[in-house]
Amino acid sequence: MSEAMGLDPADWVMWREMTAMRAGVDRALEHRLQRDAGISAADFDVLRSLADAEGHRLRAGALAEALGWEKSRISHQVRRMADRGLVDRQDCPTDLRGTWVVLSETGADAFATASCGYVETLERTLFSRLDADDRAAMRRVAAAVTDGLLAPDVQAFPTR
Amino acid sequence: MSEAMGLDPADWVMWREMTAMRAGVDRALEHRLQRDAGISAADFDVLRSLADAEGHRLRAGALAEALGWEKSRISHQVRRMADRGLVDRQDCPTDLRGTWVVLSETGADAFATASCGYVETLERTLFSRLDADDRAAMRRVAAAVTDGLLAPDVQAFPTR
DNA sequence: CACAGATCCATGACACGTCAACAACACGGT
DNA sequence: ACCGTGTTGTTGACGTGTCATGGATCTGTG
Repeated sequence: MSEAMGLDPADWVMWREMTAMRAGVDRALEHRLQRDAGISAADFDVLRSLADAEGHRLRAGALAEALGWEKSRISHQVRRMADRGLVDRQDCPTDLRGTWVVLSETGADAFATASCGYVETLERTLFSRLDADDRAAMRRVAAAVTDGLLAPDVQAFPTR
Repeated sequence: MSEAMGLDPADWVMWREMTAMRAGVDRALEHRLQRDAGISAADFDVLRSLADAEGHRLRAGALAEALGWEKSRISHQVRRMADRGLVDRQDCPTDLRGTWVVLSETGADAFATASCGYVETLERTLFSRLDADDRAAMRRVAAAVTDGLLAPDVQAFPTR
């Protein structure tokens, strides 16, 4: 596989290293959040979005867009978080289809508790390992790739 | 959140961009594999490991180590793949606890079908966006971070 | 006003990953 | 041979993500 299919072996190694990096950092964050505040990374992302939002509340659709998630994922996630008291759900008065997702006091506490360890873990596993040049390069790479993702999956051939 | 907790805003942006990059590339790969060969990224990783292995077979533990997965994950994954005929399971004669995971003909076919689109998607979404400097920087970053991951979660303070 | 299509979200079924517990086996020393 | 310990892999429970589907509501057009 490495040398087959016209892919530069060095690129292949790079891809595996990228995968390992992301897996490691994600795992560290997950464990830390779980231990500090008993929440998952997905929980934390939702709490952060709500904490950043005006009035600590977002429409479900806006939340989905902010996180780049599917709407059904938001729905499941918010239901589970509401069951645990991390968020509240309120019907939207102006659009009866809509739902407001509101940060609860419990959720705000959990977020405050978790944030510190989250940043610390990120600092320890990621940033502390990178100098200014590394960071600049990393941002260049990430920006270039995400830009390209807007052009969707053309030229794909269905084999079955 | 962005400016709070002593994290450089630029670092924060970098982290979000990294997350978006990985999510986008992963998503593109998943969809492509599903469409081309009806398999998931996890399936593909297993098939690739087996295809690379001597005799197209690996012990479950070796597979777990090669992929950096938990043993139970391997067990579940292999069971599902065996149900679909992508791999075969054989008892190990020399160590009766052990299990050989063997690439089946169906699995080899699926891997061959999938590989091309996989590499092509990776090329399109990732490598085509990066010049030689970017790739070198990316490898430097990934290596530095994964190195740091070996030192486990010290200095963590339980907040609850 | 009536209706067709779009939008917003919820739900159920299914695949997946993690954790804790467990069973079977290997291997060392005595 | 025996016993304790570590290894190998499986299983079940649980939380999670995706997909397909459906119900409710809004909006624009005739």
